[in-house]
Amino acid sequence: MSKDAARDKIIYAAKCRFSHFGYGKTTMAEVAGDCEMSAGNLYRFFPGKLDIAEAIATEDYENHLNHLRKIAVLPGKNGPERLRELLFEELRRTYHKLEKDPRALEMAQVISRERPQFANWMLANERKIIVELMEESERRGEYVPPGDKQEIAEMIQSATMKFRYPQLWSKLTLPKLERELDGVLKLLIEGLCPLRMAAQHENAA
Amino acid sequence: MSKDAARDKIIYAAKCRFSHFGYGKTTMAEVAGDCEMSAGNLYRFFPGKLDIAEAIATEDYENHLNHLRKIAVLPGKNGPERLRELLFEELRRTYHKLEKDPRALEMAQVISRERPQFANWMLANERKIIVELMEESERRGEYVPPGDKQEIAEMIQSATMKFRYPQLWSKLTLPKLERELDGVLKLLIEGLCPLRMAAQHENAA
DNA sequence: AAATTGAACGCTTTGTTGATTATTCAGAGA
DNA sequence: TCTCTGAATAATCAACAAAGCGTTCAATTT
Repeated sequence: MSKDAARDKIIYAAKCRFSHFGYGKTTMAEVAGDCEMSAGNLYRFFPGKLDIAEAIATEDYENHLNHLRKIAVLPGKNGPERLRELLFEELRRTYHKLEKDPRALEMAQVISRERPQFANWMLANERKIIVELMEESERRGEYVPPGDKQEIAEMIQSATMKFRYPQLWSKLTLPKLERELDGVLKLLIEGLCPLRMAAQHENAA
Repeated sequence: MSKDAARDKIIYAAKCRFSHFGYGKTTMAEVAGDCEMSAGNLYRFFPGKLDIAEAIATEDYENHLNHLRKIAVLPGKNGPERLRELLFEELRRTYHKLEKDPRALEMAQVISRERPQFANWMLANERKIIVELMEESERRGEYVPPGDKQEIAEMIQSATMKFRYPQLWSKLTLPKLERELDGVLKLLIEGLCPLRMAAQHENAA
């Protein structure tokens, strides 16, 4: 069996175990048994148990990222609308994922505790999408706030932090969270488009 | 001794103990001993140990609130500037308080875990100040965003959540946090004043 | 030589026990 | 009657032992 095939087999077995019994209640010996190999042999393919979890999370997250990338270039929508869709999709996905599946919550907690880098990596990926979204808006001649886009994206993420892993910080329900995110975005977006406002104001005058 | 005097005495003794040895390492018997009474008697004045901690936190926080109220009407500053001062003061105070004093961190953690209501109460108090700040700005003829001020204040708090108990959510240093808060506020404030921008734009044209 | 195993190691978790502590309350004292 | 005490109670915590698990590596198989 090729190295890649073995890795995939391990990831598949671990994914089954983790989602059935949880990360903590799954042993390396069990995963190895499912792959018809010894526990020790797993370490030829992964540095450790956490790295298997990380590989699973990465795979899952890449799918999500692709989904977000599509939203960021949704036809028939302008920049602010796309940003709104992006952040709402993010909120809904993580909410549902962590809400209905306690195993997913456990894995999220373990990974973000033991591998803080991972959360940074996710943030950086999404920031990149936001930057591209702004660049695309600029290309289409829409108003885009002046200044370093990277930095603006960072601030957007800071301001919407509360909605990224909602259930880690509050016990609010999804509808309440959506209302709040809506309000925050209204402030942010109008802030991001002062000239559009100005133009409307001029037209009215 | 009057009931109130006894309460004050208990609060004082507990404050000394808590800040010297921490909440967990202080026993009710010790606090009672400092007050020259029995442990059981403490329960005539407070429902429990946590309520003593809450009383101390409340007293301390009321001072802080008064300080914030002054900032919210700082002369020679307009609404956005006052809001900025308010939020920066909030960030600096909590950062320093929790940074240099592990006892304060312990008490903050205990109270916010066992008495989640308390954090809500603090948020509501600060929200009230923000609303008053906006009303004052309106009275002075400044631009104030349309809509329910209560709700706007809520959104401002959502967007600046990351800076409220900074060390519970990230390991960022104060300078980095200040830079981020500055960036977020730039977005928010410009969003809160589209007509001011519009006016500038018109003047330039 | 390369791949794989499984026993051995040390760390973390779990279970258990005993002691400490918050809280209660019957009764003593004012 | 009202205040207060201190012993009784129940919950929590700390310390320790045992078990389980992730990880390593010398030995074995391919």
